[in-house]
This record gives sequence, C-alpha cells and structure tokens, in this order.
Amino acid sequence: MPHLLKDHIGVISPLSDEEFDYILSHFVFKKLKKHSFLVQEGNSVKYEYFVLKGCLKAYMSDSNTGKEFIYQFGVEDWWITDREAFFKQSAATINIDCLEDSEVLGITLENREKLVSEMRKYEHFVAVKANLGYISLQKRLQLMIMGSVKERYENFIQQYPHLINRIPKSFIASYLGVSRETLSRLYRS
Amino acid sequence: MPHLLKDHIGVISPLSDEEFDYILSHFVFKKLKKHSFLVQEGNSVKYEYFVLKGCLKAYMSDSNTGKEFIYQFGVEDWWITDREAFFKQSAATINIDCLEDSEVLGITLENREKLVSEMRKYEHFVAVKANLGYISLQKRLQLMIMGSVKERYENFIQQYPHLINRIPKSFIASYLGVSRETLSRLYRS
DNA sequence: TTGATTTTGTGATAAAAGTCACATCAGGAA
DNA sequence: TTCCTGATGTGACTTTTATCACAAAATCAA
Repeated sequence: MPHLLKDHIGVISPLSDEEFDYILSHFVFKKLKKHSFLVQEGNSVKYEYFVLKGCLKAYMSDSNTGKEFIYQFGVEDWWITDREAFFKQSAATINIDCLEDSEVLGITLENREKLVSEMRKYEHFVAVKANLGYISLQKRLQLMIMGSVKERYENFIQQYPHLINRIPKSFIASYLGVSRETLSRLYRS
Repeated sequence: MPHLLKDHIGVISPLSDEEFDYILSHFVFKKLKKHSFLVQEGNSVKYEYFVLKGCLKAYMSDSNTGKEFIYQFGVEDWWITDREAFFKQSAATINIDCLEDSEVLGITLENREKLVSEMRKYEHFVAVKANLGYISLQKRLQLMIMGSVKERYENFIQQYPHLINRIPKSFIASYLGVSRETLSRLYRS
C-alpha cells in the first residue's frame, strides 16, 4: 500500500507495512482551507506537520516595519512547523498559513518521542533528517550572503521548479530576501 | 573530575565519571598552531571537533571572486566541522583554520555512531544539539534577511562578546556578510 | 459575467552598501 | 629596538537595491 509518508521515510529507513501503519497511527490528519492558519504567533505549537497536499508558507513578521520574511514553503513531501516552539514547547514566534487548500499529517512531541524511543528506524530517520535540514539551511545562508539576487533566484528555481507559477512572485521575493520589484526586474533579461 | 566536554554534554544529559570516561575514549586530542588547517577544501573530513581552547574559523571561498564567507567561529565549548562532508563522507567544500593556537577533541563518524547506538544519553545529547543548532541557524538567516547591518552587529556582540577584540574586524565583517569598511563606519557613531 | 481586489511590470528617485585608494596604527619577528 | 606586514579608519565614487507611484493584466467571488 503506497503512501507519501511511507515512501518519504522509506528512502532513509525502509519500512514494512506493519511498521508504517504503527507509525501512521501516531499522526493526526488535518484538512485546511486556503488562508487558514496552521500555526499562529503567540499560540502553542502542538504538532510537527508533514505536508500531503497543497502549499503553505512559514514566515515571521518584523514588529517594527510590519514586513514579513518567508523562511520556508511547505509543499508535498516537506515537513513544516515552528521548530523552536514545537521542541521547547514555547509560544510560536512565526505564522504558518495555507496558500492553497492543504492536507497535512501532524504528530505531537509526545508521540514523536515515543516513536523515537520505540523504533530504531524512526529514530534513525529523524536524526538523518535533522542533519540534512541543517546542511541545506547552511547552504541557504551561504547563498544569501555570498550569492547575488540572480544566483539566489536561479537556485530557487532548481529547488522548487513547480512553485514558480503556483504562488505570487512577491512571496518568492520574500523568501529570497529582496523586494518584489527587484525580483521582477531580474528576469526580464 | 571536571572536564569542559563533560559539562558540555552534562547540561543536556548528565553523566557519571565512568560514562564520561567511556565517551572520551572515543575522541582523539589534537593540538594546533595558529594558521594551521583543521579541514581543507577537497580533503576528506574524518572528524567532528569539540573546541577546548583557542579560536578557529570555518569559511568557504567563492571560486569566482575569491572572497570568503565565514559561517562559523569555533571557540571554547563549540563544535566545528564541515558537517556535510563529515556526515556524507564526501570531500570538504570548506576550510577551517586556527586564528590562535588551539586544542580540540575529534571524533570519527564511526565512533560517533557507535556511541549513539550504545548510549541513550549520548544519542539524546546529539539529537538535542542538532535541534538547537538548526534553530540558531534559522535565527541567523532571519537576521541576515530582515535585520540591518547594525542589528546583525549588535546581535554578534551579544553572542560573542569576547571575540570583538580578539579577532580582526575583517573576519567579523565576513561573518556578518558586509564589507570591512561598512562595518568600520558602523561603530564610529 | 462582471466588478473588485490582487498581482505584476516599470519608471524615477533615494538609500544602503561595495569598491578603490591611501594614510595611520599596532603587533610580531629578527 | 627596528622593520615589515597586516589591521583599521575614512574619503570619494560606483553599484546595487529599496521605495514610491501608477498602469495594465490576472484572478476571484458573487
């Protein structure tokens, strides 16, 4: 029985159907309308989410200027949450909302720790994921500091080819850390 | 018996002397002269290092412009390596060298995995560390995109108060992602 | 379909930061 | 001590990007 999450974990830790069913029983399914919030600043963050369908954005807004910076898009096969708030069980400092109708699977910190302690395979999956995430964040930081806007944009296209015409360019600009106008002027050449 | 690494791990996973001695036996001690390399671009990365003494910088250089970006300083109580190369056992894409005579403890990937699989406490320590590292990297990225140079500099002072007069300002500028001159003009006001 | 809102492109201008050049200063090595 | 190298501050100028303004195009909801 194929399942997006089963394959997702399976790439790192191959699972039997029984093992996966057991894992899946620790998740809750959520269906969300466009514009609804998955995580809201100030609230507690009970879940870490795996995206099955749709598109979400995680962003923080500057209290002074009111501008927002999108630090992550969540599409099929991606995880999304306010990591700090989730792990430290503190109040969210970011918002996550839906750019499209979306479907996600959520797992609580409690269930996550249960799975990690019960299943070596899940523990391994989670550890590998944490490493890969750290590495890709590091690359993004490097690109942000050393790369031109053009390089950043080209990199984005490679990473999210399907997002280019799926979401407003202003969101992409926010992710890249430039103004909407600068991004627009970039790809007329 | 106090030890910098014992206390460092102990904050997350308290250890008995026996447990710590066992952990320590998986590390090798290295003493390095100023200007020597701990990791060099193109080479393999056999160790992940915990800094006991001194100061190191991890940086990547742009192959086109030749400019370098320092993504991390390693001082007492910090870990440092080329994470990607270490975990994927691939060639290093960064350099790490000593700004001062330094002392580090290195652990191989093999020994790391051995400890993780043998000791729940070490596994827990490593997982928590990965999370905290991810979170702080995320904050740095946010500051890089949303914050002014001034804010970034002030944040740096908070995080590394002792580094300000210990290393050349040009390195701090590189870490902050600005030119040496801009940084210099910043704190005359 | 239609009217309203959002998104997008683009010009003009301002602000921020980079680059180049050079003088001074501090620290290390012989 | 003395010389030399590297670090630092600063002026002048250039480049990049942000900001503001507005019109055209696309999208959405009733």
